[in-house]
Amino acid sequence: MKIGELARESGLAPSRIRFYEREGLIGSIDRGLNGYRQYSRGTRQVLEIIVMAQQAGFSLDEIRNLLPPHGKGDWSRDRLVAALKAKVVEVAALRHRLAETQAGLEAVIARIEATPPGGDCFENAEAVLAGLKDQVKAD
Amino acid sequence: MKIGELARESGLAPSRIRFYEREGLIGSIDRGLNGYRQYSRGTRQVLEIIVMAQQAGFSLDEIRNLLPPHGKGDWSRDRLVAALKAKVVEVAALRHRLAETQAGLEAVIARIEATPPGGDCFENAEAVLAGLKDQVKAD
DNA sequence: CCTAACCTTAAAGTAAACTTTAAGGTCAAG
DNA sequence: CTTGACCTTAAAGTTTACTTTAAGGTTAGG
Repeated sequence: MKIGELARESGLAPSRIRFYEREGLIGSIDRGLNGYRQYSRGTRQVLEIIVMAQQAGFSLDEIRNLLPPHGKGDWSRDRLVAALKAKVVEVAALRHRLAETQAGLEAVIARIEATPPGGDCFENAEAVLAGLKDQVKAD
Repeated sequence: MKIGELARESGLAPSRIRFYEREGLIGSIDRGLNGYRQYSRGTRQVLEIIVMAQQAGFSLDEIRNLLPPHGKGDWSRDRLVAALKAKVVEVAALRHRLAETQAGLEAVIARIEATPPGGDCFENAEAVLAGLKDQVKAD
């Protein structure tokens, strides 16, 4: 499979795949006699892992350290699990913050909508600020 | 309050505060006769809002649009409420996605931990992929 | 009065994660 | 045997969100 096909299948631009290779996220692969890269099906799975991990908030640097050394499949289960668990904690914290953000926004909306239509802008501003401030404190 | 004091209180570098001003996230403020910026207490609150929104995953561009036009107090109640409501929808969507990310990560962890310690690396890889794939579909 | 710690600006630098460009080699079809 | 769609490389460009630098003005303390 050449890079164009892998790109179509994975949905990543060829430049991005070459970039990941330069960055050491995927191993240097076989080349045809013409110098073209020849990928195995496994590479597509590695790309999927990379994209997933990114969506979960891992940087390429983190992913590089998570992925097994290209030499051989020593995926060090414990390190992988530990990293994943740490990420769950991060995601949970972010979710908690977002819940507060949403509650704060909704409180602010309720407050604005409760003020009489003729209310002055400055008062609205104060209300917004107060609401957002509460939210910040809850953080 | 000069920029250094605001920086200490908000925990942001002065350069960052000036940067936000250049970028239109905080309005151009009063200057002393010497040209020094003079901040009011409200600015600190705005900075807190910005940091909070960033932590919630908003880009500076999004934050700029969420924040009121600092030109003058014509934050037209209706437009403000509409913007806030739109933001609530966005936050809710983001929360939903994060919940799925977390569930996906936890599923992957469970799967890895369920495999026998002597399990072969390729099987682990497969399990990881299966878990991550489920996550993608749920996304 | 001098020094250190402030403040000002514009412009350049940084890091991450890519993409685009330039210049060229390869290959299947007509 | 040429055209167009591929592939190759190195290097430069892009975006976001800042920080750092350079060159200088201001102010409080001893």
